[in-house]
Amino acid sequence: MDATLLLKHIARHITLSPEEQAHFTSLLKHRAVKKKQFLAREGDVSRGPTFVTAGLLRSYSIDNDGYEHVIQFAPPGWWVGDIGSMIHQRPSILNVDALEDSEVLFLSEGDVDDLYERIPSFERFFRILTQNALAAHQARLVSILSLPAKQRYAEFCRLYPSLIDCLPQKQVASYIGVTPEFLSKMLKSRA
Amino acid sequence: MDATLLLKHIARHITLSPEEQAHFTSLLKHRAVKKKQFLAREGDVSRGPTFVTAGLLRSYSIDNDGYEHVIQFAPPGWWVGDIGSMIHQRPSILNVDALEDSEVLFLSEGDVDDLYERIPSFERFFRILTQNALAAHQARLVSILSLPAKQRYAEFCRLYPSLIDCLPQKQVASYIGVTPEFLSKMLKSRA
DNA sequence: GCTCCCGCTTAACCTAGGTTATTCCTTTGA
DNA sequence: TCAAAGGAATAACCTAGGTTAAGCGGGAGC
Repeated sequence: MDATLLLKHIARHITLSPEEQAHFTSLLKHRAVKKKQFLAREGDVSRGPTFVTAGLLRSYSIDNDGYEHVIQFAPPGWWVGDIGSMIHQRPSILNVDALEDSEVLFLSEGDVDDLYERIPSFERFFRILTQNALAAHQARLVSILSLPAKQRYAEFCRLYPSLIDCLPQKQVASYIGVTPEFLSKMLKSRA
Repeated sequence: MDATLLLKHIARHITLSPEEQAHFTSLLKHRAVKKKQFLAREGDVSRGPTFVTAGLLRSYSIDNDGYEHVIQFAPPGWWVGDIGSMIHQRPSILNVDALEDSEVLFLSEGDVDDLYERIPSFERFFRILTQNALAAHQARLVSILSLPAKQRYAEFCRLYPSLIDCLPQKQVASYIGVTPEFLSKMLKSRA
């Protein structure tokens, strides 16, 4: 279990003593998720915060007609999950599965509370993390409400240049909120 | 300047000593915003966190064709603003104005940093606050991507029963992502 | 009591994007 | 090595929701 990437990520915002780092690392759990396997299913109550160390995952909802809607892609260095489910301990409305063989590190919900008690600077770390995520979600809301599909696609390319060419087109379509057929048509028509 | 509502709000998550409470209160700034006046404009860099104590505000974006898209309504007890602008100190993509004569309390960005230093439990408070906001934003994303207009309207009514009958219909239409004309048609057609 | 503005409705028409279905590839895997 | 599955493209047709424009009614200012 390699926590290097996660520790580096944390060190960008807070400083931990060697003992704190050791304590934190001791709480981490590891899980490998093969391509197409689920990390979490709609209806489950989410575990604690989950950090991707390898591979590529996505979270998505399923509508009444059975269509999938990608909420988030999670390459290494990102966190995934249903935040509502995590913080309120209620059934998740999202599925999380792996688009590639992946590995994640996570904390159990109880261990997170313990962590906040013993190392209060994690309050700060998760505050900053959540604020960044909130800013991103707000920007995405603005984009979905205010921009036509073509510009949402352009924005996706601008924000996630490294994802655009390792993702199947239909996943990108789902993320920007159109059908794969329409995205195909759209890309073709663009002179 | 009455900080009672805000202090009550804070007390739900963290406990402050009388001195801490006094220090916090001393940092607060007050502002009255008359109906139709702006609290913040697209392009401004946002001040710190802003708490509504009276009235009703909204934040919204304006698209390329000049149409407004409501991102959030903010009755008393809620926070408003462009989080991206606030945390990265970059120009806001949102406008905030008052739908009714309103009053807000806010912190300057520098004072927030000072607050985190002197009263670390505010890290916890804003962490929880932001997590709740993030969960709400995530749920709204799911709803916009997965549900047709009729169900988004129903969900709005379920989540904000107290807002539904003090808001002009066109504001609700904007929030759920349809035109006022279409919402009118939709409500009429519903047997 | 009269404006004038604003929000709501209606209705005719329009279009971005969805649906269904078929074909063609590429990948995977027994 | 062949079959099966899944991604992509294309095309004909469809619909949720948008656009434009006109009329109506109520409330805030005078």
